[in-house]
Amino acid sequence: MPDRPTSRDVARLAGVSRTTVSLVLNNVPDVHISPETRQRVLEAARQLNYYPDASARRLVSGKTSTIALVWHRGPDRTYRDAFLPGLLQGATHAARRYGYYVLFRPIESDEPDDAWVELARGRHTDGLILSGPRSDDTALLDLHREGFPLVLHGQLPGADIPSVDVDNERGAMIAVRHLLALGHRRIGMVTNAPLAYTASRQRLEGYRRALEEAGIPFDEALVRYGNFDEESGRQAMEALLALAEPPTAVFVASDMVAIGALRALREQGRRVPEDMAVVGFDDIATSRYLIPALTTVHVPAFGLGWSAAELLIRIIEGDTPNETPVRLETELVVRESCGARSGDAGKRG
Amino acid sequence: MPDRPTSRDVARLAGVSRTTVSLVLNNVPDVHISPETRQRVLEAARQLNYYPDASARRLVSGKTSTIALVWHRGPDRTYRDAFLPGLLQGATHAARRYGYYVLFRPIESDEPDDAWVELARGRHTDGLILSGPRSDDTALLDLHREGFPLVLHGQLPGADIPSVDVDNERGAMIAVRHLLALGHRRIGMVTNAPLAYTASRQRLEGYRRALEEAGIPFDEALVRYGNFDEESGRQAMEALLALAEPPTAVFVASDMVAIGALRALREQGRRVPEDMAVVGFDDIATSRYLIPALTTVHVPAFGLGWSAAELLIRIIEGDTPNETPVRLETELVVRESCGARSGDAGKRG
DNA sequence: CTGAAAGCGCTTACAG
DNA sequence: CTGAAAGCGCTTACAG
Repeated sequence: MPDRPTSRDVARLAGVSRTTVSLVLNNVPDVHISPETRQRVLEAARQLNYYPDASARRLVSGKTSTIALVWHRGPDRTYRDAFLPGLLQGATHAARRYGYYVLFRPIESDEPDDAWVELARGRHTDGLILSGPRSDDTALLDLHREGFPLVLHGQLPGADIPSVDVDNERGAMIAVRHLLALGHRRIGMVTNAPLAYTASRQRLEGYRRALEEAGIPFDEALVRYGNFDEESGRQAMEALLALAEPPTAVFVASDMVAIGALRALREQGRRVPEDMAVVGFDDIATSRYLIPALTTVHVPAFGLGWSAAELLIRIIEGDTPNETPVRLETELVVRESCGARSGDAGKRG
Repeated sequence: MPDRPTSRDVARLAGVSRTTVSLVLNNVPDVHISPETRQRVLEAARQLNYYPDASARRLVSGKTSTIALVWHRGPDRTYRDAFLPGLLQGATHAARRYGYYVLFRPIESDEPDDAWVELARGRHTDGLILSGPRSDDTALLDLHREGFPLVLHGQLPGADIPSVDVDNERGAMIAVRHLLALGHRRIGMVTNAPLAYTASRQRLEGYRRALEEAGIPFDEALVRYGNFDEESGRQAMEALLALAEPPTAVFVASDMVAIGALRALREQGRRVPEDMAVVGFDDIATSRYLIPALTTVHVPAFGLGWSAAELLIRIIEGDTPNETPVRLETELVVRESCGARSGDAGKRG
């Protein structure tokens, strides 16, 4: 790179001081500078192709104008990757509106869970979004206690850290109500993950409440536990099918797991939705292309990213919002796997 | 945030100068500092929970230790999003190895194509990866001429800017050779995009060359043009099926487009692979779950991100690599849509 | 082996 | 309305 022009060069060319250059270029309000001078500065900057040095600006302002998105990899790796484009683009979209940059920081499996704290402590960023918080992350709690701006994507029970997530319980209720409305009475469930995961517990609770609303007793025997992946869904569905009295419909709280469930059904020659109705959760990109196309609960990844970034930036800028935690609504996407489309729901049970 | 400790605080606590603190913490070689002093500094830093301020460091070093990934959105939006997680994680993986951070910068549709130049000119980053370069981007050429470190993901014919991409032509050859090996002689093609796109031209060329190798004349009538999306693939396949003498196999140079092609086949009651063999390109996440599962050419997104970041960092650090352009190999993923699995390829034609 | 001083390129009170 | 000076928090020649 040839020598970069500095504000001194611009000042010299425009015949003013560096102060004036800064005032003009930053459009500082309440300071009157003659239109001619202003024009001369602008012209000089343009002519020299001058852009203020970000590092100097950061140092003097004490702001990085950057937020970080910290991305944990875990057993739910593939599952979460499906949401990365949406989440990230939502976050960058909001960030841009407010003049912030976005640093992407995945925590890889060979790193300690709190490898990201250096970003905060070293002032690489003004705040951060932590996607997939670990409950044993004490560095996280320390930082929050010290007032470092933080927003979680997901939930950390017990900590009062601002967070953004989907309303899992309501999402599950919507899914199960849909099956109920289609006439099903014997509805099974496969969770998205072990119950150690908050989202998993919430989705199960939604299932339970929807049944309760309909006056159907909760039956433990109809619940199986998924573990993020296809194979766990396959096994869960096989177990359900092996029941003396299998359900006529199943709510699978994860599309990825539902893919496995659909496979188990296919392998056993059961037709979907005729022999078994299935509703998923997440609305990953693949779901619309499955055969039958999967009816599922849409999770607004872009909106989550957007909300997280916006909330974070408001915290950074001193606004202390109290509508936390933010819970975005889900939406049922009716496709073919539930039978609502064909008008031919399995009405047994 | 409470007052952050500075190097002065550490120096004071350890009873040394700030120089010594810097020397110790940065592990500057060839400077002998007594083990006791070193220990005292380290202890003081630990005790104060001191992390050097990144902004100050950037300013004094003239380095940001950051690379940016610029992500263009275009008509190929959905298509490209499928590769974002892999590309980004590959890039961050390589960046971390070399001590760099990654800034993610999507260019949204309401922004000028060169909205990213400010990142470079304002010294927000030491270099950048441009994914989806536009050939009319003169700012790009200017920056490259000035010596700003740049790596393209994709290709820009005519410009000698370092780039990383997949070997599209070979990938297409692999796909078509596979169909030839299965006994097909009348093989159609649907491109991934209009021929204005370099990758599209290259994949078509690979198709043509594979046929040539086999002594089969190229027949323009068997080629249709896709446009990134499902619908374009559906129409292309319908056109192919409407031919007086339709092909027995089709190479669709994009999985997304192939999804549409499969749908057209299904709608017309044709069985895949029995009535028509199909091979795709890209290996997007969805392809393995299609019915039949799509045989396709795998594009190593993670490897592309990794290579791009590594090449960029080597350029930043003064290494002028000459193995550019980098072309990664693809790999055929044989699944069900081509008939190789069932041993029952359509052998007519 | 260690310290005082200069300087990275800005912005921002503070004088004029 | 404009300019000289201080300072952000580091690192790095340069003396001692």
